[in-house]
Amino acid sequence: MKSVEEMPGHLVRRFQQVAVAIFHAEVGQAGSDITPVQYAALVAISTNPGVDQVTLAGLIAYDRTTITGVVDRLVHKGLIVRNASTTDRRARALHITSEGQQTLETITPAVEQAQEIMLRGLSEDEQKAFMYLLQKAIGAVNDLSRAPMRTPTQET
Amino acid sequence: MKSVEEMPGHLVRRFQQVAVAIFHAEVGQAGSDITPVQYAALVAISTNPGVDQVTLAGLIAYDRTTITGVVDRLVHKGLIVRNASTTDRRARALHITSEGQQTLETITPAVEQAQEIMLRGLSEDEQKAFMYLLQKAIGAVNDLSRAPMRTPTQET
DNA sequence: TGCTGATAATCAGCATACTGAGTAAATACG
DNA sequence: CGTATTTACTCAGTATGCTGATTATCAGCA
Repeated sequence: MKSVEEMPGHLVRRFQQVAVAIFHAEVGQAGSDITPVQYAALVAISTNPGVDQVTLAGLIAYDRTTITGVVDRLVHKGLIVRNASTTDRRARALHITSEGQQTLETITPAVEQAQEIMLRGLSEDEQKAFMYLLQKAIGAVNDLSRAPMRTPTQET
Repeated sequence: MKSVEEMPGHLVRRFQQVAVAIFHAEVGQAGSDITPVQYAALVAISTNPGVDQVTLAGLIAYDRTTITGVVDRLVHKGLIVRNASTTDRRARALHITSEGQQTLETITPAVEQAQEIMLRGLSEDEQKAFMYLLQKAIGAVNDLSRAPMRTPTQET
């Protein structure tokens, strides 16, 4: 039997664990308690004003049931607003608030700093190779989870 | 601002998400509802009979508070037993049961199959490179999380 | 138009992960 | 020996992520 240290699944879990810890440390130092998940959602809402929750979920590959809680917390923090859609009464249109935009600008340098720390063990070339391989590997299995990534251009 | 798709943190979260889904699909097909976390713990207990929970946590880089629940569920499923340590009354000695060993043997092929599926987008050489870079990157940041990996040989 | 199936959001329930606090027991040290 | 510190475990609380069910609404079609 192979050791778990040789299994990609275990290593990825481990790396993700460290990545989240680094994110919290850096963003916390910048004075915010935003989580990695909340940050990705905030960026996506900022870039796609008025997006509904299902589309938002597809943009950042979250499960639809997870989005509900994430959006709740962002609304509670005053960083976004959730209104009924004018065209579809089932859907909610999400918009970032000025406070949300402010938060985004404040913490983005810390977030990018965190990304560098995560990869500090790799050289420039190795970092590029790692990112390439990671994207390639994910691309080949994207449809195997309940929450696949869906870009707007990718009209089914 | 960089897109989240260019951030290693986001990509790793995404890959981990898919990896867990693949694990559940393969192991489920083999007739078990063991989770990735429970599998790693079961392997570690099988390899280190009588291990206590803190040491177990270090072996697979879990947080000490997470281990409590994982061990609870493995005990409840009858795959391991948790006894008071004979040498330290604070500690619990963990042992795998014959049923646990049986489960391990049954699902290990499915687990290894899952690892192959995760990397199906990469060539042989790319898979090797990816694993190397992943291990190297993790090694450089291991101590930045609350639950660092601690091998028995690594006497602080 | 009216019914059927699909869709958006939510909720209940379970399993990680973490922070921080508390209890019991072991160890260190004067 | 006795106290101070450390250690092993557990618990409360919060935030992902998932499965599966439910509700409200929309869209397609006879």
